[in-house]
Amino acid sequence: MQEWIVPGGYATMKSKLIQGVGMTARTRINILLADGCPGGSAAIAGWVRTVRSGKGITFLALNDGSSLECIQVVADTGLENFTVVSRLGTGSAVRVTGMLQESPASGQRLELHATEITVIGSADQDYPLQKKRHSFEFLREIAHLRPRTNTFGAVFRTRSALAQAVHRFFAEKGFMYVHTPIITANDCEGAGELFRVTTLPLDNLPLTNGKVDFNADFFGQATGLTVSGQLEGELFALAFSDIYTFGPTFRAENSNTPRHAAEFWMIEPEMAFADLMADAALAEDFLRYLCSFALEECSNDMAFFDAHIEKGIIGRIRAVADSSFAMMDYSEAISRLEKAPVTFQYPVSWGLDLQTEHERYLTEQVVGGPVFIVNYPKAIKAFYMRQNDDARTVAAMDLLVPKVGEIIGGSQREERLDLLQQRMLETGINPEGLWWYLDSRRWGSCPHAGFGLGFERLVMYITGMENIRDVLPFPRTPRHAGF
RNA sequence: UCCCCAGUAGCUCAGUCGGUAGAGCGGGUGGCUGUUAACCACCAUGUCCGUGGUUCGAGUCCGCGCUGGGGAGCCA
Repeated sequence: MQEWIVPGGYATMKSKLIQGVGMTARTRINILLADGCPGGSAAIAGWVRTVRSGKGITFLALNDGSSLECIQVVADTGLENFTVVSRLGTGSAVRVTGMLQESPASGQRLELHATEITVIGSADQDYPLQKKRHSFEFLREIAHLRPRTNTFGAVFRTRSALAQAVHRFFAEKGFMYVHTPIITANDCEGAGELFRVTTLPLDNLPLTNGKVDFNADFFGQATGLTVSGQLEGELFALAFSDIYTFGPTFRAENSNTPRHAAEFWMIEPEMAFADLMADAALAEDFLRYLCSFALEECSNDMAFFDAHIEKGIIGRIRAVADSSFAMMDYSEAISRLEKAPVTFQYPVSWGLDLQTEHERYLTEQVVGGPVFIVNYPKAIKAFYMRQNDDARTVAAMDLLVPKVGEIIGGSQREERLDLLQQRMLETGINPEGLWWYLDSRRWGSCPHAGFGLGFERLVMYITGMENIRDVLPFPRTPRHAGF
């Protein structure tokens, strides 16, 4: 008999069969299923997914979140508390010690014959998760319990793995991680409505000449939650060369769509001494890295997505990981769309922004893979994007991918002070509040570029989930801040 | 915010022409020596989203409201 109890913490999980001490000593089920051998003893703890009882024998499917797979626990009348165990409800938390054996039945390689089962937390018949398919809409109403389901287990394991892959990618490339502020006084970053942050009494606001006196507020000025870390990120790029941000972002827009949330996570790299082409190259490396990472590190969960969420997603992600991305000028994209043998719902003409239907046509029909669209008309892009020599376009890029359209948007930034000031005036941005941003163009300015990627949209793209509310642990959307 | 669709048992849904409420799953009880979303038998499910109206009679038709979903806009 093999004894697997060895000391070790969470960090060494992959290399130790059992972690923790005393009551916490147990093997994670994914490790046990992958590395366990018949004949060894093992201790596990987890939540019961199903109970199947026969006369004198009961099977428990136990899951601890470490993988999609459950381990089959076999309980028989040799157990002191067999009657209790055979009547366990779905959702109960139990700790099991026993002996690993080869399973005589098909469906699993190993099973754990219990010598002791401790009921740690019982679950009665009111437990909302049943042994059946539930709609995602229903599961959103029980967001506190849905991580215990197959789909959400797979989604949030993949989300965690991807978040770590983001950091790993940038660390490998020598990018510095910057924590840009969550609370900001920039009310004109140009990217949507911001949530107000205040300690003023809302039922008795201090007024001066009929207007709210923000001098009396906590920060002595009007503040809100960040809608982007880009502007501060640029300042750090102009000191550390290559940086990225990865943090929460807030938009108070009343958007009710499967792709928008009021609180989401955004990744924004910024590179000094870099132009638009370097920016696109980084974006390509980045997306391909993340796709490969998901396929390799989350293969079980990806297989689940392919089987149950979106057929063929593994092939699609593999194709992106292996492809070389195309690049097309905005002007060429427009002429391709104008010549397209299909009718679009929205008009196509130089100067108009591309709609999702246009983006998908370009990436799916014209290119047949990921494509950067570059050099957009300046009138439809943000003030900080660098003006091209033609005086009518800016060095902006959108990365379009099949099925979703735009997934990454970025640009080379306007590093020339006079042109930046001119664009601020043209677009109605008040330079006063951004004096520090302008200062960065005054001393040691240099060409620099960056992009933004909404993390949830990445997770949606890679998992095939179609609603952003189902890739956020506890989504915040209009009228929803529960849990 | 605009447009469209939906709301019936714990869940997923059916409910015909307006005539007084159903199925599957889940749950309970019992049975079954090895099950795989176990199986077999029996049992119990209900503010038909709310509100007002039409009608002899409304789950069903009409108005208003609430909630959810999808599409659009905004965008990541």
